[in-house]
Amino acid sequence: MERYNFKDFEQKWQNNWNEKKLFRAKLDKNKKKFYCLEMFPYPSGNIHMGHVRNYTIGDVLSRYKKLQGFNVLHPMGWDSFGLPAENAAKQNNLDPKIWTQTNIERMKFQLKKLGLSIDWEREISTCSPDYYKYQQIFFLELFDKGLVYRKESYVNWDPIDQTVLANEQVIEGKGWRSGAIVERKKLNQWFFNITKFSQELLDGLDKLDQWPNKVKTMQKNWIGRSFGCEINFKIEGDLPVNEIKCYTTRPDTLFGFSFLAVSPDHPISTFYNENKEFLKFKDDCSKTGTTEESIAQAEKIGFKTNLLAINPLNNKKVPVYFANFVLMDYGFGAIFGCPAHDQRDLDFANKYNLEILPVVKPENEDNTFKITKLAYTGPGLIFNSDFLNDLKAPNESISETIKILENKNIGKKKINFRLKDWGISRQRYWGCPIPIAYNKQNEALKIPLESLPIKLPDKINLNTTGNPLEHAKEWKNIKINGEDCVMETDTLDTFVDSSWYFLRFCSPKNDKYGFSKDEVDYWMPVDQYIGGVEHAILHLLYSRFFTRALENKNNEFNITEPFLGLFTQGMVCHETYKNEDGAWLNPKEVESSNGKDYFVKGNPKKRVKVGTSESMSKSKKNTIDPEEMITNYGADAVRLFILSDSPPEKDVQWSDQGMLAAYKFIQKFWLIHQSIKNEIFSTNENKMENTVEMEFQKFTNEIIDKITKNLNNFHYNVIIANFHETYNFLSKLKINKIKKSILSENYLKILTIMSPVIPHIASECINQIQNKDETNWPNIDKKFLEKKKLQIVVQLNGKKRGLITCDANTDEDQLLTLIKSDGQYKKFFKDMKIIKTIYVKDRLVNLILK
RNA sequence: GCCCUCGUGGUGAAAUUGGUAGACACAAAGGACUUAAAAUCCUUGCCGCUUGCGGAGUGCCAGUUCGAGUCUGGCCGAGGGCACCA
Repeated sequence: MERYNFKDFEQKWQNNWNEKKLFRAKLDKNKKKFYCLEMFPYPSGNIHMGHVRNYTIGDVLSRYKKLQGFNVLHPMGWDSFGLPAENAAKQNNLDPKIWTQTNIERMKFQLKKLGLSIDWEREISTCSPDYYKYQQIFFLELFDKGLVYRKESYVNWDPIDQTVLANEQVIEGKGWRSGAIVERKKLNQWFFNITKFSQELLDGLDKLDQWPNKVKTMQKNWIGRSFGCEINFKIEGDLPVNEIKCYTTRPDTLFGFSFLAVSPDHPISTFYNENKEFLKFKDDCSKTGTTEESIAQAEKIGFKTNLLAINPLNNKKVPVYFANFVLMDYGFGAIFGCPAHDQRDLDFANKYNLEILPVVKPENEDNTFKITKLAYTGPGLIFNSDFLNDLKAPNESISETIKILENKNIGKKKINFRLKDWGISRQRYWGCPIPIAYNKQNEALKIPLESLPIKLPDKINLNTTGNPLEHAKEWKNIKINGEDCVMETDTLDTFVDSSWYFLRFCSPKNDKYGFSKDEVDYWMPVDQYIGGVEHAILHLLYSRFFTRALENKNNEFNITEPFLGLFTQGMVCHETYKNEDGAWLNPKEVESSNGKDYFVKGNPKKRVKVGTSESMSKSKKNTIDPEEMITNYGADAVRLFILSDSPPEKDVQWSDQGMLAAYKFIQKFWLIHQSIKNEIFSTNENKMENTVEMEFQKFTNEIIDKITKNLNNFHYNVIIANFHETYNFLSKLKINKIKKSILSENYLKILTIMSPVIPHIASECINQIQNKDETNWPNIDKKFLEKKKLQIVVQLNGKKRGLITCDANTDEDQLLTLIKSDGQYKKFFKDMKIIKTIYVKDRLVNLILK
């Protein structure tokens, strides 16, 4: 028998789908649509196993929905702006455009080999002016809506390279390339006013019932809504400062107020610009470590002013400090210190010998309750607080105190968000130019629509200090309404590019606007979005914001949530290997004879240390090249393996044995297909056996039922198990005892339900049996799901004692008689009485004996 | 520190509503076929009594229930997110 030649067949079917334009999506209002989208890749050079997993999951879903009769939109594009292209171009003296284009072609070739059901006619690339033109239009729309603004903000500045660094380019406080200590520098930058939508973005989460809870809580925490109160404290002292505003979530602890602390960047710090001691203090503040954790655990330090803050409730005067732990960009950059009930305030008070007055006591404590090292943040009763005494903290006391403060005009209720506005300026060449120019008065002017797109200049020298666009003199000079202006040289954060690409896929060729109303109305929202959990916060939140920002004040567009369903897949992992010198080794460079001891390939004396299994990464060299796997085993086998073993939301472990097993499955299946095909087309007449026919039809309908359910729930690993069950069943089936029409009809159903996962071999097998192209997802014939004979569990006192075979719908009494007459239970009934019977229909009987 | 998720054989895992724990696969061991190897097929979770049967068993401790991997409370462990957010 001939082996399955996957190379020929996979090529044959990919050509066939391509020629028939099978995956071209066309707007058809009479058909129900399904928009399946996977996160588009960054064109880094080659696809990796993470892409294979992501796009296989999406492809299985798309093909399944298509078979179910949906009008499926399944597009692909390229997130092609960004730093790696600029760096690679710098290193190799290339044009980023050429580098990117070469990578795209290479990766497109690789993706096509996987046999994905993608409508390639809708391909988009964010670095193309055909794409970013509309992004510039959107930017100006948002500008008009007041959702874009400019303000001074800090950046990471590399003093040697004279360039702005992204956070991930700062390694242990130093520039990744120069190694220089990174400075904070203030620059004028553009922002999207995402905080305007804080509440909406939070509320919207509740409606996203097809999103993982994990992602929703992450977004919730990121938005970080808190309920509290702003309080205006009167100030006395040697400066022209009359009051300082603070934000607090615990106004009920106001009687425990013992200091007021402001951020070193607080506006009142301008009075200390000449004060050497203050400047030294500010310097000390910035010296604490760079990791988030070390910042959080840094020692609390303060700088005492000569100001006094007055407690509005009892007119007590307390000192005012600058403190390193107060953040300028949350609340008002000033806090009221209540050491007894806040750990940070307590640490600070202990260090500077400030009063610690407890005002909340746990229910079981009396008025002698004291605080020393550990702040009390739990519930209890208010005390030491005059007219607030005996209120229940926190629920009753907070709302009651806010009422009193509001009545006295001292403070008012306020809701705060942790979310900050989105800084979108990047001082880089390889990004979307911001369509703004500045006149002589340095006013920001919009570039007129007819001048869009503002294209990136070609053939630019990248080996400059700072942003290469700064040096593009010709490009920078522009006339707006006859006025000489200078272009904005910042480009947009690449997260902006990916915040609306799902809209562009609906109308990729529209040259009037970013999308057309008709098409967006039909295709949006995305029914299923699939991608890595690493985008759980930023990309998804930005996309949700951008969609809302477009919807804002726009009657033509009324979508607020772009992604109806979200699925976050796990990573692809592999063991890591190191040689004796501690250098990483690729799996290809490693060998083992027994699966325990590893050594360098071809050199059994050089031992290899096996490390933990980690997400595949170039730096650890634990990568497997998808293209090579497709060449060796075929796309179907790779698709089969990447879905097997682990549920798609969890990390999956790459294993060579697993890959091989998937390959063997394809080969085994081909053999059994040959015998079934031969039987179907044979002319010899055999004796039919009704029971075999029944058994086959029962199995077919059961497996359709199982696979359909598993597809709907993303239990793709179980589907692979179902395939093995199917193979095991077919290999034992007496196919020559089945009527040919029943055999081919049911076998075709089986091939159809397998086709989303292994489309090439399934198409070939289907094609060998029937000669038409259209196949639909098979319906289940319910009569084959009904069981005639049942095995019912017999439990005695809740413990399984055996199984009993009976007809369906046997009633309790009949069952009891059957059990009593069965010899194997006799010993249990000895000297016992049945005092209770629990009967779960068609499933189990539990007899309680005494 | 706060928030979230998850703990099932040697391994990856499966198990509608609480109702036969371990489907399916990988690995290992034993066996069949073979002159031999490869390939293929069969058997095997643990403990006890050599069969048949009995017992324990889903991180640990308790609870609810006729019945708990599944529900509740507490503890332990692993992973992830946020991080001085007042």
